[in-house]
Amino acid sequence: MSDFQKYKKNRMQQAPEFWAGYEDRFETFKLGILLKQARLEAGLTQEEIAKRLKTTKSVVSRMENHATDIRLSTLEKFADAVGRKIHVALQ
Amino acid sequence: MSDFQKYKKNRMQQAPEFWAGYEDRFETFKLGILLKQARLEAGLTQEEIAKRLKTTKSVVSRMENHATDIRLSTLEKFADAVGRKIHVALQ
DNA sequence: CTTTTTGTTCGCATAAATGCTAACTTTTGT
DNA sequence: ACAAAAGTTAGCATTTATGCGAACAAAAAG
Repeated sequence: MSDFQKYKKNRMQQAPEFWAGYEDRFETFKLGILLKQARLEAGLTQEEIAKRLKTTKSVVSRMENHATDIRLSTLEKFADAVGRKIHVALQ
Repeated sequence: MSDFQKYKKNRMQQAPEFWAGYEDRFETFKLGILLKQARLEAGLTQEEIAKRLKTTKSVVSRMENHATDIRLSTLEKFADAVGRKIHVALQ
């Protein structure tokens, strides 16, 4: 089972109503999960990311969970913090 | 000569000081050019894009030229308007 | 079980993208 | 040369992401 499937299963159990508008928000959630994955793969805590971004852990948590939208610049900063580059394409 | 090189040459002639902080803003400019290319490839005017986005042509022009930053949701809408999908990856 | 670390959520302030109108410039077509 | 279409820019209002601190919850370590 993929990380995303695990995540979704977990979320659905805790808050089914949360997934009512699921389709609308799918892309952003997928992104949050992507960010979390990248962070874990880099072996970093939210607080360590926060320090590199010169902000606080609450900000990082929100990016990974609640963010409904995000700026490209924010994405770039996060990518830097985990030692990666973002790639945006229209395909 | 690529479209981007043409663009840069043109810009430099008109406003050299504009390119002082060039590196900082490179990514966003590249994106603006990407958007414009996508629009032209779709054979649409800014006004046609604007109509599909339920906004005005000035907004579209700004996205292609002056935007210093942009939200993912805005990018998604633009992609929809030109019949494409955006793809974001951390690599 | 207790402590510490890590992660989540809320409320508010601030900064910045977005939406719009109007005037202007550039390009295209005749 | 003129007119029409397309694109640019500036100013302002509005919306929304972002920044931060504090209280709380969950997980890990001892």
